[in-house]
Amino acid sequence: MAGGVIAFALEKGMSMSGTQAPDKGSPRAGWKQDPEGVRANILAIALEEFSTNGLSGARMDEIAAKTKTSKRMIYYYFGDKESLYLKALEAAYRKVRQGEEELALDHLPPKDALERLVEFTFDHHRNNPAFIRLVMIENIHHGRYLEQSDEIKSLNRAAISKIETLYSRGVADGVFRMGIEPLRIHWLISAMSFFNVSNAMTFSMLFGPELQTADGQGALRGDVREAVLRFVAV
Amino acid sequence: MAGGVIAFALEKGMSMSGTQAPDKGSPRAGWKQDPEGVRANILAIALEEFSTNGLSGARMDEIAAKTKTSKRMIYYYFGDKESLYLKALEAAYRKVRQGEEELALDHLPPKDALERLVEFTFDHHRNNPAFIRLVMIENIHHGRYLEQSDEIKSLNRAAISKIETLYSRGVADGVFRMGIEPLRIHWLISAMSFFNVSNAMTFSMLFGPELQTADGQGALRGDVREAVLRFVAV
DNA sequence: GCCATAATTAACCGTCTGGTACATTTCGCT
DNA sequence: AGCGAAATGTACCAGACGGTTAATTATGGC
Repeated sequence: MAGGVIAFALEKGMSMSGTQAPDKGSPRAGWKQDPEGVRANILAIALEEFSTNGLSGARMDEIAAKTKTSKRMIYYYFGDKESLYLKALEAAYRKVRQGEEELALDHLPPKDALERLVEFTFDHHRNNPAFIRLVMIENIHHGRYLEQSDEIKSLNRAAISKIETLYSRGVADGVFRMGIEPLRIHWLISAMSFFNVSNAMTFSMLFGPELQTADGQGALRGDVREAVLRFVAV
Repeated sequence: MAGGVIAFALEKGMSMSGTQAPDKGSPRAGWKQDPEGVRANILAIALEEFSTNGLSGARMDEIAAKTKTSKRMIYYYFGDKESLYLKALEAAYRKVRQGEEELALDHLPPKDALERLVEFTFDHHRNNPAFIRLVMIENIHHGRYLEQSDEIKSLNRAAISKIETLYSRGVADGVFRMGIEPLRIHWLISAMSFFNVSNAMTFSMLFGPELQTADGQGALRGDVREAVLRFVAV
């Protein structure tokens, strides 16, 4: 990628290719052509399509149709379908991890911090179903594409070290029991938060939709917090 | 999930279509033609292929090639691709749920029973990755096919009632706290056991393979048991 | 032995789909 | 203005893929 200062507007709002645009944030403002905007637009649509239909299920023609540009441009910028998928996956990870960085835990007491981390993660996953689905898809492909992205791997170690400091503080304070690897705490939080979104459809299909209601989600959110806090308690 | 010589026995007893087979369980033993065997063979291969490649990723020609029979036969018995997928999904569920019924919990004290249920579920999921993958795929398709199967839905309510009696006993004995819906306990156990298999690839890709080693899995198994027991403890 | 039906074979087909060839326009620069 | 490079539009293609046509063989009951 190495695109430099690209404003990565994955969402709808992005630089327009109108006659002129006096905005400052957009690079090359005023241009009739807007390559970076086109790239971003393609990525956003691709993310949506791959997330909905899977890698082999997504159709390049369909992606192209939903884009502001043409199929030709997709190949021009991304080469082929798999590369596009990989770029979309990377973009999704970047966007999500970026959201996670806003979370400040160091000023809170360990238990409160952990509580907040759990609830944040739960909500965060819930609010990013497209990302969750992409990860599911990636798992079905045995992580073959994630493997190719050096960029993504580095992003994730940070999440662990965040827990590491938090947990150490808790142990020092005597409120957390010793001997748990931070990675396993992360695993625990992830497992429940992820499953809640990833398996929502089959679960509610098999056992009824009650856990997907506002009340149900509230209860699960509380359960996850409770389970994690009790897990680390002395 | 050894992919070698197929002995899957998905349906009623199947038999080889060799020159002759003097087995007793097999219907129409000694026949040159063996329709049920062919059906079962197709289903077994289809399950494997769909589980590996997804619904749109799986190729009918590939399935046919791996079968003892021809593509024509697949359409003869199953109609089209989606129907075959549905039947494979049903067969997978049937096989898995069947294994679950062997678990006897009523004679154990509540805590031991729950412990055993958790460990059983954890192991069971771990030992049925193809099934897990099919469920993932089904979730990506929004449960569209699971929805069509009345058969599967009925199978699953049993799992809940098993927990229900177990939990009630625990509450009566004063070892479990009150006010938890059995469904949420099932959710908790499922979430962790499922995630452990479903997200194994991406997780170990991002955070290292240590949780997938024998030791790592042992630790996680203990964690899940611990988390559930602590969750329901008074 | 004969027949209706189930099971099976092999070649074939129309369309969908990822990917391209080639001509054309737009842009930054001088 | 004019030039080389980047960006784009149009039309197209070769192969893959789900599904089928039509003819053939096996099977069990009578």
